[in-house]
Amino acid sequence: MKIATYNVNGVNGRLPVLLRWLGEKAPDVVCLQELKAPNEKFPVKAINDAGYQAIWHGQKSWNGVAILSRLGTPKEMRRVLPGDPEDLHSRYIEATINDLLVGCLYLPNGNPAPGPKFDYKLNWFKRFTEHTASLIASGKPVVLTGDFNVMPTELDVYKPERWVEDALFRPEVRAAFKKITDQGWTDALRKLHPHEKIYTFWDYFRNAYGRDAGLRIDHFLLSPNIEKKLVAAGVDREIRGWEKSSDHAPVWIELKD
DNA sequence: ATGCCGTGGAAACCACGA
Repeated sequence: MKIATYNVNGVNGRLPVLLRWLGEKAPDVVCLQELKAPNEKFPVKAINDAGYQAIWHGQKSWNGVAILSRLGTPKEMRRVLPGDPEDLHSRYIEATINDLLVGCLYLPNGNPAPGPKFDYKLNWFKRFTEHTASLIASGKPVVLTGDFNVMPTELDVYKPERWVEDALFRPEVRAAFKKITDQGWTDALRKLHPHEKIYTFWDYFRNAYGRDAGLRIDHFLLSPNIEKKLVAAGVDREIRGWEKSSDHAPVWIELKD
């Protein structure tokens, strides 16, 4: 089973690229972030025609997450992260596909830091950490994937010294990510490629992609009971070079059945 | 060090992203 995550940066503006990528790689399950579209403008017909069933939680202009599957319709478990009824951002959706629980997340960016946006990020992280603990306790097989907006280590940044004050790399944020992996979650890309430079995002400007000035911020976390099923993981980085690309590239893992 | 690019929505600029 191949599972992918892709921050599309606008699902309608990105539709030709998304459909071409789906056609070429045919992942079984896909988590999308930054739909930037309200629920009624999600391109469900085009996605169905491409062979995928979908659930989504949109929002006008910002955020928005979706889970696509060509193994049957995802069974929605929740569409908000618990812990704050006043948080109206569409940043989390969770479904079961066959026996696997898949959580799709778009963690807040948090800049500028310090400030209210950074506080929101840390608070979201705290709520997420409580939820991930409950998922471990449930004993279910779980994959959590999406745009975490965190570079976990210096290996994940093209120039770490430039990012130490940034909300994606500040010590508090790296510690928050580590707190989750310390619960027993496996960072799938790092597990299979412990020393490799791996990026999933390149800025649109300053020729960041051409210079390979990238960041690894899109991640897969595996619950302990499926860690041994991980057989491959990678980044479809060439998609970042396509015309009208997102600033993120798709990231994927393969689990044996 | 920097929103220099890109997206969406409203309005012909602005918010936001990482």
